[in-house]
Amino acid sequence: MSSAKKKQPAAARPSPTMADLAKLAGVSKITVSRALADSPLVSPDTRERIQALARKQGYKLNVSARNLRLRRSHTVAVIVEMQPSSSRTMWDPYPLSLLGGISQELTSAGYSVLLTTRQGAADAAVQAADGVILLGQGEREDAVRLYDKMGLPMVVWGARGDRDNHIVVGSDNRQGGISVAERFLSIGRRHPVFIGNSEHPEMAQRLHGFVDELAGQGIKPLLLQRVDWTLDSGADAVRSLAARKVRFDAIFACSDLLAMGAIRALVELGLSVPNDVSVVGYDDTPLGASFLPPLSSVRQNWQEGGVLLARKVLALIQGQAVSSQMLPTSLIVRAT
Amino acid sequence: MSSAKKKQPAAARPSPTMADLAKLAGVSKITVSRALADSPLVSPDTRERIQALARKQGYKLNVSARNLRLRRSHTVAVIVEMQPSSSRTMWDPYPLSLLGGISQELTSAGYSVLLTTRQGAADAAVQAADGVILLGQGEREDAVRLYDKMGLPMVVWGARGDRDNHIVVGSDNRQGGISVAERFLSIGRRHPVFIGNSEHPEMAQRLHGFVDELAGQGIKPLLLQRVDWTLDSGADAVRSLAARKVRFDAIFACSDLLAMGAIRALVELGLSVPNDVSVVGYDDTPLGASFLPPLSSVRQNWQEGGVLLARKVLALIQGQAVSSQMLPTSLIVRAT
DNA sequence: CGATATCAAGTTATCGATATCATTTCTTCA
DNA sequence: TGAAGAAATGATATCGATAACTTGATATCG
Repeated sequence: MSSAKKKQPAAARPSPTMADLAKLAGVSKITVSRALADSPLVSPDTRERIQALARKQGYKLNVSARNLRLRRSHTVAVIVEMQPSSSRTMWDPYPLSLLGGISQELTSAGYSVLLTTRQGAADAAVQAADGVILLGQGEREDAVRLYDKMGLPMVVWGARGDRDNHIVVGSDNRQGGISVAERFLSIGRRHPVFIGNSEHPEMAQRLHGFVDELAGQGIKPLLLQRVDWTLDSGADAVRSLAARKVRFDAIFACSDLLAMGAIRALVELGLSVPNDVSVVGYDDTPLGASFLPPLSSVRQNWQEGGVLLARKVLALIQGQAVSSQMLPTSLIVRAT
Repeated sequence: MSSAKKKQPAAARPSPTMADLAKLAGVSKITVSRALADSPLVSPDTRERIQALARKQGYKLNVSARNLRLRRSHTVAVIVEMQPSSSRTMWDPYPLSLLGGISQELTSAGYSVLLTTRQGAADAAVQAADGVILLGQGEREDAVRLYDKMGLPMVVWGARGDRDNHIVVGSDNRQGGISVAERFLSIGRRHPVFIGNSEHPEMAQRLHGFVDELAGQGIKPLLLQRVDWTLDSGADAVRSLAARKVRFDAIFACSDLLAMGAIRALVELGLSVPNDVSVVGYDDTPLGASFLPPLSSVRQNWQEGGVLLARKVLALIQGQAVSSQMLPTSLIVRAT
């Protein structure tokens, strides 16, 4: 092997390897490895010398090589489920807040975040991860199972189904519903309405909490099914109430948009908020807060949820026992 | 769950390697490799046989090993710049739309997305990527340079600075400003106001387009500096105008929130929108669209922007020549 | 003073996949 | 019939980092 390498003089220097550093420093590869890992097995002397050399030479660790040797990737896959055609999910601010928390926690633990939005596509890449975080609408059990059988440590965001055998982190939707019911009762409302989609697991739990709490006072709320969570949908809901000449004095809407739409319709109908009708939304979005009148809403702390998701996967990866957890919500009372 | 791990029986079967498959099939490793890669170098016979075997055995490619051998990671790092303390960026819907487009395009090209939100932290991981996409507020030149000198193919989202020597994809902010000016001129407005932050590169370009177009008709708009892009900030801006008894008949606000705030203040002041004052926002958010009155706004197609970002990095990675590109915007005229 | 720790560093093997260069078998045509 | 060529498969080396074991030198102790 004479000059098989080095086709040209200084042709492209693609960053040195540990072997290169070793040659330069007159030591063996393993010593370089140890020095860069701050191992106590090398003298402080050489450690410092080699680290300086590495800096000067612009050494970059080859992650693939390390991952191969250590049989782990130091990577967590985050899968954002999306409805195929509608990009609705992507517009919601909350997955992004979750992502923020996740990313923050994982990177500070030395892990990287592998983002996947498409269902089956990146399978190979996902399998290379040490763990999985699944962010979805909580609607697709099949998706959960699909990733489940990859056998990786996995944590799911959403509502906790009773028979689920995987770890779930989510907002305590039931408690959210309860707190709204308590509020309505405390201000003497007797004819509450619920606007939302009871097919949706998270919303269903809000509904259950709401209904159960009210049942304690012998009150049974009216349920208005709404599939869309838009402003218009909320307005329509209220108009339909008026058309049916239903008596109501409080509205619990499952999203701030629904709530704002409801308020708009109420105003159109000449009703006063909150004098005639109390309205509470969900998510405590910045927009709801600066709506006129400022919207009361149930707040979930997504950033924190993301952090928690990340911590749980990391714990799972380290083989620790982990349990599902619901994050508390808080009712922010504003003008409505 | 009794034996959580099953250490005993078949001593953990962590998915077979190519060598395992080779032994089972009675061929050599390389033949397995070729068969799984659909190489024409193996007979259709054995190819089919080996692929079936792989499926049955649940074979999973070891990405690290392949990356090591091929000296590439098939990964693109997406860096979302965030202001340290404020999580404002993360609340904006637009980076997520970009992410959606990016993710979609990259995964369908067989690449994975490595998400990073923190500045220097994940350096090692980022360096392992084949390319970088930088999503920022466009405010931090230093950050760009930092990643620039990693020497990776890089594409930046934002406004194109003239002296920039890196590839930029962004919305054509200048054209956005021009289209608003044209609109105002066409409906006979003579005293326009601009609300936004001229320190911000993207907004500055909107301003320039706006100003230049108006200058053609000898009109010079009033500039209202606003650092925050909130609803309140927009309202304050209009109130300050009124306090100074300035004459104005049109407002170009650099975000929908600013615009909505402005409209609210106008209504408070007893002014009619759009009779007394025309208002145009920016971003065409769903909220602006269902605002009362529905907001006119400049729309940018972020999904597409993400796709374009992804395509450009991929092209760079493949060594092709690539140029910066601005995406057209469109003025959506609604009630205001 | 000989035996055993202690310390710093080196050797070798390995993670799993693939490029390069053989090797074997079978065609095909002069 | 034999040589050249194609087709299918294999042997080996390699990517870069690190674990497990070894070596040599110095220090410590009964």
